[in-house]
Amino acid sequence: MSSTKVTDRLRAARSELLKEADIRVVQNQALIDDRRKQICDAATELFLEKGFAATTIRDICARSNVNQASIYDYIANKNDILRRVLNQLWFREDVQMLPEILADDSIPLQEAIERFLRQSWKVKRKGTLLAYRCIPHLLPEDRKALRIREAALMKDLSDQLHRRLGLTDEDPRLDILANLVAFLQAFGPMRDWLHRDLPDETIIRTVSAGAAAMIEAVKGT
Amino acid sequence: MSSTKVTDRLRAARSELLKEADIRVVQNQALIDDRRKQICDAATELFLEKGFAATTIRDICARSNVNQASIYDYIANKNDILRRVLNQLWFREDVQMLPEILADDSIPLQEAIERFLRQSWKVKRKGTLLAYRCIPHLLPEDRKALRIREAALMKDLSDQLHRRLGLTDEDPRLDILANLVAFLQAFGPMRDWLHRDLPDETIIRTVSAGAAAMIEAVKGT
DNA sequence: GCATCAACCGGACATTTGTCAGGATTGCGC
DNA sequence: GCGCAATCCTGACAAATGTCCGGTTGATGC
Repeated sequence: MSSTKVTDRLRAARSELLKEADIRVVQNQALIDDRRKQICDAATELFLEKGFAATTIRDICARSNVNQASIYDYIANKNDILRRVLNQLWFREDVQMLPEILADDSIPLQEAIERFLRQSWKVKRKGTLLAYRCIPHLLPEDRKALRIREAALMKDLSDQLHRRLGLTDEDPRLDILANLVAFLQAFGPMRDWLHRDLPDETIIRTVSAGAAAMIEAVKGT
Repeated sequence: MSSTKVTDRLRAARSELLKEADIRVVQNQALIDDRRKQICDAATELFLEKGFAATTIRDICARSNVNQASIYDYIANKNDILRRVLNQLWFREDVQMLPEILADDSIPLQEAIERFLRQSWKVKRKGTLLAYRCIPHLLPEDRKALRIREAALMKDLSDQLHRRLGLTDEDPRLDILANLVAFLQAFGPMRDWLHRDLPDETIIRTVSAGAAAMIEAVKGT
C-alpha cells in the first residue's frame, strides 16, 4: 500500500461531489455564478438558523434578493441548493485532509491533528455543522456519495495511523480511531453553544493532545 | 465542594424536564398514558427516519393508529410531541450519569467511562441521536432548559475529573475534557452508519480506553 | 427609433400542512 | 332498553409551500 496509491484514492474520493443540476435558461455564466453565490450564501445562513426543512424558498429569495420565479433559472429545486451548499462547504478543496498531513512524517502526530482541526474549524465550521444536520434530508443517491467519500477517507486515515504507530498486523481498533478523529472534527462546531467562553486555540490544543494520547494508547495494547 | 452537593445539583438538573402541556379533554388517565405512548413511539421512529420537520401529524397518526382529530386530545401540538419524546429518551432516569459513576472511587476511570457508554448506547441511542438532530427545532425556552441541564452536568463532570486527577488548582482544560466525554456519548449513535460491521463491545472498549488516555494526558501538562 | 432577445418578475397553480368544530359512536349505570 | 357522558372521527379551513407560466422590462445592435 504505497503512499502514492493512498493519495490517488483520496483524490478520487475528493472528486466525488454531489451532482448539481445544470439549467439552460440564463446564458451569461458570470451572472449565473453571481446569483448562485447569492443564493447559496443566503441558504447557508438560513439552513443553519432554521434547519433545511423549515427554510422556505421564499426565505431564501428574500434574503438573497433573488426573485421567487427567477431563482428557478439558477437552481433546479430546493434539494439542489442543499447539494451546492454542501459541495461548497463540506467538500472544500482548500482544506488539507488529515491523511495528507499525516503522510509527512516530519510532523508529529499531535501537531498534525492540531493543524487539521485548526484549518477545519476555521474554514469548515459551518460545513461540518450543515453536513451533520442535513444528512437526513439528502436524497439516497447523495447520501451514498457522501458515504463513499467518507469511507475512502477513513480507510486512508486508518492506514496512516497504522503506519505511524509502527504496527505490523491489522488492528480493528484503527478503524475506530480513524472514525473518532473524524468525529472530533465536529466537536467544536457542534458543541460551541456550550463553551463559547473558552478560546478556540485552547480547545484545539486540548482536543489534539487528547486525540494523540488516545491514538498512542493503542500501542500499549 | 462536597460530594453530596454535587449529587444535589445533579438531581436538580435532572428534574429540569421540558414542560409538557396538560390537556383536559379525555379524563381516563390510563387511556391517556396508553395513547401518548402510542403517539410518542410512532413519532420517535418517524423523527429518526425523516427528521422532525419532514414528519407530519398525519404520518404520526397513521403509524400510531390515532385519529387525526383525536390526537389533539392527547397532545397539544407537534412541538409538544417532540418535548415528550425527548423527555422520555434523553432525560432518562434509568441511566446513570457519568459523574455519579465517577463518584465511586473503587471504579477505575476507564471502567467508569466504559460502563457509562455501554448503558448509554444500549438504552439512549435513539435519544442521543434525536437530541442532536432536533435541538434546532426546539423552542428557545426548551433549548434553554436543555442548556441548563447540560451545563450542570458538565460542571459536575469536570469537578469529578479534577478530583480523580488529584489536581490542586483550576485547569480550564477540564471543562473541555468534560465536554469531550459527553460528546463521545454521541459517537456510537451518530456514526453507526459508517461502522456497522464492528461489534459494539469493541467500539465501547476502544473509545473508553481512548477517553481515559485523553484524560490522563492532562496530568502530564 | 426600432427590433430582438436575454433577464426579470407578478401572480397564480396544486398540494400539503397544522389544527379543530361539531356530529357520530360507544359503553356504562340503572 | 334507555339516557348520558366520555371518546372518537368525518370533514373541513386557512395558511403555507414548491414550482413555474406568461407577460414585462431593459439593453444592445443597427
